[in-house]
Amino acid sequence: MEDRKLTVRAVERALDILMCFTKSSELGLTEIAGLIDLHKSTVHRLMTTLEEKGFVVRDAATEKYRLGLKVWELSTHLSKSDDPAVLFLPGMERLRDRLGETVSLYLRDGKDRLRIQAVQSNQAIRRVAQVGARLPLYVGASSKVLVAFASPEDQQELFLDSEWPEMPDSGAYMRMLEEIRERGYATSFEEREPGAAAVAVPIVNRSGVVAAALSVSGPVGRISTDTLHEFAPVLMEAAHEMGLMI
Amino acid sequence: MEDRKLTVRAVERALDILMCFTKSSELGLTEIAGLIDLHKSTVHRLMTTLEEKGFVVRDAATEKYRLGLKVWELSTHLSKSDDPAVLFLPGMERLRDRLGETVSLYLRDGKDRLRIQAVQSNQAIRRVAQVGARLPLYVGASSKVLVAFASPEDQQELFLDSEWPEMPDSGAYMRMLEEIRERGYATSFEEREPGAAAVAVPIVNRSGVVAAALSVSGPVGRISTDTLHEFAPVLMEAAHEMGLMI
DNA sequence: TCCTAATGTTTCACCACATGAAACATGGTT
DNA sequence: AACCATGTTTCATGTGGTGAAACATTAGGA
Repeated sequence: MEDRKLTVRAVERALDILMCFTKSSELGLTEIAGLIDLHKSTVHRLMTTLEEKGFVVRDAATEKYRLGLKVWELSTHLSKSDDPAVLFLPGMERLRDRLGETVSLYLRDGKDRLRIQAVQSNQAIRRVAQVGARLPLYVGASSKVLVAFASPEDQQELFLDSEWPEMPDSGAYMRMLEEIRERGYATSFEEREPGAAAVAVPIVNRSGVVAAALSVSGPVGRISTDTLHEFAPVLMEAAHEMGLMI
Repeated sequence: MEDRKLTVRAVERALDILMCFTKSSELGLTEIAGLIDLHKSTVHRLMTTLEEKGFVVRDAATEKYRLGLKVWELSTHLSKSDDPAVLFLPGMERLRDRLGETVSLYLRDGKDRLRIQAVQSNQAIRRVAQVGARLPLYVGASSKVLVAFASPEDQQELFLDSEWPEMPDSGAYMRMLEEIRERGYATSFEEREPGAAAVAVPIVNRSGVVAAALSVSGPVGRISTDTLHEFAPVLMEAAHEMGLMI
């Protein structure tokens, strides 16, 4: 490797360990060692450190590790002022009340997207969206929006080292992205999740940068492709208003 | 030092850096270096690592660091099932409605206490309690409860390396703790915060361990010492119910 | 305008310290 | 008991983290 390392390996590993707890909330030592491919004893030392600092705790019963109080404490000190998750919540609730379906808000984070906020439909049969979920960028309406409106450099990087299902430079995919940019929204029909359909639009801030993707989704029994296209203008109007806030 | 170190220094430092963001939400490099007493370049390498992993981000405008998305993502994966902060919330709201004052929930964490939940009084003049705040263990009604019901070993450790304001083994303090254990609640009158008064009781789980402290607090204009003692039985009943849940 | 100070960044030689193999301990299962 | 799967500790090795110092960049002050 040519570029000199200006990061600290031990810290990288410790942070990787922490992120393992997004996969499972309770992990054993060897389990972690397997996940990040390190020797038991190395993981053990790192875990002792994390435990001593309160970032993980050992469950009294199972002897396994789980995330600790310090993680929670840190999260309370995240700057809330410009946080889209709280800023857009009222608008998302209005949208839910108007369309009657689950509304989600996504951020692009590296090669994934992150559901940072969701308000659930209150109909009996509904799509339940989990806040904090990390999802792939290659399927789903919101993914297509986030990719379509990403900068060309970001797109290149995404296509490069991501295990994209089909060749993105196959022309057809690029044409689809172009179409999304033109009409301003993307749809998906049983694309990531069987039985679910969605429309998504970008939220553009005043600098013209796409800050997030807003989507409405529900069960295919209630939502046809026609419905998706009917929802689109309503979503775009809401997204426009939200974009003015940041 | 006799006991061999079985922790990783670099990771300890990185975690210390993260915890600095509970003091201020925006920090510069030299600022951090000053806080944890390390060389600039060392902090710089650690920050690069934290940034690359998404645990901190640089504010585009100020060039300073703030907590990143990964912290938030982690926090959404904290196991909510047995979390007192969500478990006790309904009970705390009922208590607030009944007494009309701000209700807080505290956990002991090391040599401090942590406000992990709060429901605000809806009166015009009220005490506003910030969730996530780290407070000292040597003043306030909740502190006295947490100390009084701590195990003797924990108490020893607390008195030892904590900068306690007055000698705790001075007899008077110990007698006060004994009294709190006897009657089951503690009060404070403009003790930590001028103009504020509070009552606190322990929440005891079915194993007989004190899991948390529950307090009701408000402005001295509305709350006399008599009021505190009137509140106490109501609080104790609520705390008893909560204790049965865990 | 130049000078100074303060901040962030990179380089580098040293040797502390993180590392992983292996031995050890523990508890559960057959 | 013998086994296996966990977690824990020890220890020699040399990698990789460290901090001093040099460098870069910007802001302000005279």
